[in-house]
Parts: sequence; structure tokens; C-alpha cells
Amino acid sequence: MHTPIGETLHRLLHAYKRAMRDGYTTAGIELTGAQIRMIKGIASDPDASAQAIAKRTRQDKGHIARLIKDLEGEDLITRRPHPSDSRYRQLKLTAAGHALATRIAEVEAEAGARMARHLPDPDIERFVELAEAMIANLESSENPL
Amino acid sequence: MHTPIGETLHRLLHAYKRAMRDGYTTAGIELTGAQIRMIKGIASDPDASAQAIAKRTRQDKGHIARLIKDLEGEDLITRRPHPSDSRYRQLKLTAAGHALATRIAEVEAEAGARMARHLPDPDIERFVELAEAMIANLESSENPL
DNA sequence: CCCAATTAGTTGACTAAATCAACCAACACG
DNA sequence: CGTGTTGGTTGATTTAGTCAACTAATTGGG
Repeated sequence: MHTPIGETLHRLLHAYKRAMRDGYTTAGIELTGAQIRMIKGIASDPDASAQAIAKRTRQDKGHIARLIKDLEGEDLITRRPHPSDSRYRQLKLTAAGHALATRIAEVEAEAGARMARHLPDPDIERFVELAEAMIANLESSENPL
Repeated sequence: MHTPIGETLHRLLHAYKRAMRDGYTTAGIELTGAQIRMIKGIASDPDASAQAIAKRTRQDKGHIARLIKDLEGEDLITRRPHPSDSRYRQLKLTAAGHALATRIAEVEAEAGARMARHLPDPDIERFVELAEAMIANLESSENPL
């Protein structure tokens, strides 16, 4: 029997999501997973636009726009016009957003540590490398033109 | 900066889901991902009950029940009372269900091969092992009692 | 300069996926 | 018995994600 890698992937992502959600609720963070990923995305690329994030994460731009709207409503991010190209909106974290991003990073680090428990560091690195290689494989064959 | 393993996981799962969906549509399979996973689950454990599947996949039993209802409506599975315990419903694939399971396995194998392209077999195996170990880590610390 | 094509963003409508909670029927077993 | 447990069903709701139509701003060619 060949490895049911899809099933494993699915279960892993769900176990991870559950662990993260637990961590978030015990840390008193009220956002959804997608919102949290947005915060992280903006935090790690401070001049990102909605489009840039949509492309980087391969997500629908409409989906992204809605997340941004919500987060702006929570005063976690601001949306300012780009100085030279007024189509763009520069996304920035507010002070509250930054504080939240820090706490998110802590929770995530803790969950990551729990997930990686008893597993040697090199294996974890290899795991991430393989995952990235797989993503590249899948995406390169998706649009073969 | 430690590896953003959660983000990688998320992107990998989505890339995989997209690849699978492409494969399914070109193969003329009309089911959703969750329904397909159900078919596979029943195929690999022919005497499974809804509860058994819910437990094995850690999914909500209500969710499972709905999927089963849909699949029964498509005449892909049957739901028969258990001979000695009439609470159970024995889930079986119909002939159409079996045929579909075979085609699903083909599509999945093809997508798996695409995903694993240029990656040595031992690495893939290691990848799955690590994923399983991570799932175990996450779930054991989820309910520490 | 003007028009066409492109790009960023917004919005509406929709589907899929998953969770929570309430509920019923059948069973186990003291 | 009857009390608690287990398997299953259903309703309501939330989160995620997709597709399509649309506006506004920019760019580049003639």
C-alpha cells in the first residue's frame, strides 16, 4: 500500500489548526485562523499590499479584501494610499496589531515546539524543505504553459 | 527566524487540494474533497461505521453523517443495519462506489507522483513519518489528562 | 493627448468545510 | 428495571474559499 499522503496531510493540518486555536483561546486572542495569518503576513512584509499578499499566499483577492476590512474594523491594521500609485493601499499594523503579532508569534512558537517534540531539528528543517519542494512541484505542473 | 511551518503547511495543503481538484475534474469526478475522503475511508476499512470514521479522522460526527447521507443519495455507498447491534450502520461501497474509489486512487497516485517529483523515495517516506509523529505530538498534548 | 489594456481593490453571491448543540434510538449492565 | 453510554441524525452557525462583475487608477501605444 502506498502512503496515503493526502490523508496524512489533512490530518496534520487539522491537528495543527486545533492546537493553534487552543493556544489562541488560552492566550485570549479572538481572531480566526485566516485573520491571524493575515496579521502575520503583514507583520513579515510591512509594505505589503492586498495584491501582494494574495499572490504570495495564492489566495483569492476577494477573500483577502474581506479579511483586511475586518482587521481594519478591529483597529489592528491601517490602510493608507500609496504615495505615488493611488491604486495601492499600504497595509500597516497598528500598535495593537504589533502587540498582537508578537503574542501570535509566541503562541505559534509554542505550538511548533510541541509539534516538533522529540523530533530532531534537522528532520524538521528537512520536513519544511520537502514541503516547499512539493508545493513548487504542484504549482509548476498546475499551469504548465 | 524559525521556520514558519504553519504557513508552509497551509500552502502545501492548498496546493495539494487544488491539484487534486484539477485531477478530479479532468477525470470527470464530481464529488467534493470531503466526500472523496469519505469514499476512500470506507474503501480502506470495509466494515467502518460513521463513528469509527469520525474517530479515526478526528472529524465531527455530524459532518460525517451529512457526507454519508449525500453519498448514499448518489448510490455510492449503502448503509445497512449491523446484524447484532442495530445502532450501527455498516457502510459499504456500491459497485459504482468501488469503481469510483479505483479512479480516485489513480488520480491520487498521479497527483502524489507529481508532488513527489524529483524527490527521493526515502525522503517522502520520512516526510510521512514525520507528519504522523507531529500529529501524535499535537494530539497527545491536546488532551493532557 | 487619448484610448485600450492592465492592475488594485471592492463587493455580491455562492459553495464547501467544519463546529456546536440538541435530540432520539438502541444497548450495557449494575 | 433504569441509568448512563454509544451511534446516529439534524439544525443552526461559523469559517473558508471561489467566481464573477464592477470601479478606479495607471500604463503604454499610436
